[in-house]
Amino acid sequence: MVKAKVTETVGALGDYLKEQRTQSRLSLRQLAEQAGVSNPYLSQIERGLRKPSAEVLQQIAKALRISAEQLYIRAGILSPDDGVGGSVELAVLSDTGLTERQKQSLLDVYASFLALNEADAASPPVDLPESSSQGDAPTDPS
Amino acid sequence: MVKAKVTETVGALGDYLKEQRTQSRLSLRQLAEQAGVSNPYLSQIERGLRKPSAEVLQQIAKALRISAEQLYIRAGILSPDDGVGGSVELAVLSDTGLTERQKQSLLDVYASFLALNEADAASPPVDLPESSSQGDAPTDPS
DNA sequence: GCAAAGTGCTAACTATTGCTAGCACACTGG
DNA sequence: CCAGTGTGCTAGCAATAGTTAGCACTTTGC
Repeated sequence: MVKAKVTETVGALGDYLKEQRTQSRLSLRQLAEQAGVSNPYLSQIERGLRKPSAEVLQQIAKALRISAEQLYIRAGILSPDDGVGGSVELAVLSDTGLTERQKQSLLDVYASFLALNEADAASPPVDLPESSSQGDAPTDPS
Repeated sequence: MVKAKVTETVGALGDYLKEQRTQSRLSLRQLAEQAGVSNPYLSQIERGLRKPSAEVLQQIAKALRISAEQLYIRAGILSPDDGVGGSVELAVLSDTGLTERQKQSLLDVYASFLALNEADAASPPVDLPESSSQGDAPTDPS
């Protein structure tokens, strides 16, 4: 019995969700409870029969201690590079564990890295061990 | 259920959305087009009459060049600190504009900042973001 | 052996999303 | 003055998200 494959995206999302849930040793009902949805519904989401709303997805992600953004990416709804340009910026700025000054210097380093890579794009890099720029397939190293 | 609170949060989301849209000099129809939804629907979302699905919200966020996570936070649906602990980590790791080595060093700096603040939490805080700024050079990631 | 409680799933229903068609208003230029 | 186009909004409908009730199966323990 192959899955119905309603849409690719939701199927992938369901798979990833189930993977995360079982990895967290949570039963369907437990996660459903934590996420504030009914168990049948969560079941249907995992099997790709339903697409959760924004709020539900957020609740699930929270219960699983993962980022909703990451959930999107892993589910193939959002491609990693196509994501928001300032994703790192936003994450840093909204981090409550950093002082404003620390945020600033962290973003400075980040920006310098990006500028560096931009320059490398013009002239080929000489000592970089990995060429993980745009262009190669997203072989997920996680 | 959680329904009671929803009505407020959706309103906040709509406000924030509209704020971002007007700031981007986009008309309702333009944004709707880019997000792949109908204009009346986007209108209703902005006025808090409808709650967008995960996919729609993602599309809107993408069109506005903002993070969906950030959208949640700013809309008050997700509190900043209550978010995933590794939000910065995830953002950095999924950034395709950085090499693996750069990601690592960036996260090293980040971790050291967090450790530093952790230590400050125990002993009296000497690092006030605004007042005690002159003289010290705490940010030296060379 | 079998109640009790756990697992996930099906079915039927209600509530909500997200659509198309079309209205009212403001601004342009012919 | 009024066709043409822009803005956002309302009405009504089709699709589906999310619900409660309940089934079949497995494990626990009395």
